[in-house]
Amino acid sequence: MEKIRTRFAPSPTGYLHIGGARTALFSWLYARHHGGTFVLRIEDTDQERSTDESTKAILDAMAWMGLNCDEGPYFQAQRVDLHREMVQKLIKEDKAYYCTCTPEELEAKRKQALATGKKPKYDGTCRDKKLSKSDNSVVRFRGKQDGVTIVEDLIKGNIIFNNEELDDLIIERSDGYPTYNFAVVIDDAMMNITHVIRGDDHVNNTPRQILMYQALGFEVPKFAHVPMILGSDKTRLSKRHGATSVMAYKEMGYLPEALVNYLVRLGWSHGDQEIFSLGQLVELFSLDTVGKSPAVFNPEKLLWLNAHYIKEAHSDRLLTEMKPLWPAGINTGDDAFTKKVIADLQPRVKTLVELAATADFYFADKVSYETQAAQKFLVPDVVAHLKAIAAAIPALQTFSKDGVEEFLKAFTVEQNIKFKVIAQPLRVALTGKTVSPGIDEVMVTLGKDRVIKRINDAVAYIASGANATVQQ
RNA sequence: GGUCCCAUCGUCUAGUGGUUAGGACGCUGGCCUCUCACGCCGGAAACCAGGGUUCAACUCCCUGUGGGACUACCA
Repeated sequence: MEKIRTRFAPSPTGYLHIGGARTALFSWLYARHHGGTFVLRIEDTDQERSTDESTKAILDAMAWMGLNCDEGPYFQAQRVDLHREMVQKLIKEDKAYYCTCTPEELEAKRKQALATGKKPKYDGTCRDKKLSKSDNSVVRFRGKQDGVTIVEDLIKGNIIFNNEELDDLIIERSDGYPTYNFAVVIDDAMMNITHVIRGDDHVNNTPRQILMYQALGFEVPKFAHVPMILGSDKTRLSKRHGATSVMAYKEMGYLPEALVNYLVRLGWSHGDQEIFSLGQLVELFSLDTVGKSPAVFNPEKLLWLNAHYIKEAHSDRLLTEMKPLWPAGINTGDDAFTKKVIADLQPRVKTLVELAATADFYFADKVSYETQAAQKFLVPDVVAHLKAIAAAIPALQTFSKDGVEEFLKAFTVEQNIKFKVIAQPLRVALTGKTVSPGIDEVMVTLGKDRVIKRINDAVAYIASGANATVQQ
């Protein structure tokens, strides 16, 4: 069997979006699964809209997701000589012709046709004029007008098109650049792409492309059109539905494996399994199990997967991931301490950004109390307990989770109180909040010195009568 | 308008003629518990409609309906 070659061919007119990312992922997985080659080609023949920043953004996003390519990136605009050569070949063989219809004329005809209920396709005005190249001329492909073209799609099955529905599309613009539908055929053919995996917004282009493969004498590749990703209102996913940029998810504190796992399950499945590592995907992925229907993007499920992968992640890894996310002004320089903070928080956050936002109290020199929390729990009744705890801590042998738990338990027994009595006051003293990781965890992470200081601060705060002032 | 695609819980999906239609997210009741999460146990929630084919249709066929894509000198 010939070696499989797939490609991802984005146009650099913006960031890599969710839909493109999934297409890239499928294409990458297919190549990897079959031990084939994954090619990246930047389709930048639109001189107006293509930018280097976009190219970079796409490359960055693919790298972040772990979708490395074996060849490329190739740049389509650097291949125009080849495209023009092929255009000339077609002209020589009378399979393409020059056309001098102006965009205005065409637009008028289109409107006219639509208004009278006719097909808005090119009417073939210049088809047999045997024109030669002139200033604003374009080149059109001479399509077959009879018979049918069958797209054998690996996902959708056979799709049959009547050739009469297809019009003579422009393959070379007046600026001398090839159009997408032509360049994509030339490049896929010359790069020996065996499987064209792309969004199903391209199905209607496919029969014309097949005609061009045939006109050029190229072998037609296999096609696999993956269904679109829709927004919650079932229209094409766009910014209106929320973030659509892959890198925006990175910035919002998502792990790439969460995005990858989420994206692959949009359209593809493997029985009831939900969690897949990239390695597993490479092993299991198949086009046979890709569904035909479009999928609605569901941010909640992505969030759940992200929480799952954050829980699973090693704290060393998260330490690195968190580096750019900490808010300014807090000192996270002590890696050992920061890692403990991360470990406390990672089972209870859904994004890395949330982790950064909830970690503030660990790093604060002085805890700032939430008003309600302080009013309710930092009250005179608990002063004696807090003092006693602070006083006992220096003598503790094992300041571990178990050790602290044991100590607190013994303390409550000794004082003949329920743990509840001191739990929330202690939590507020230590964190300023009523919600936090377990008290034992917080104490261990903070370490004896910080714990003692914070308890003493709380005692002082209560003594100052600050709460009474607030209440008035 | 034309062409093409699609149709199982709100969402992602399993299902390939005979199932109490399964799982996951979300929602929800409970357990666990120092708070919050996590985790565990339970619940509500779906085969678009109508015709066929068949002993038997979610599953096959047709029509309708609904949704989507394309219809550029964009990709």
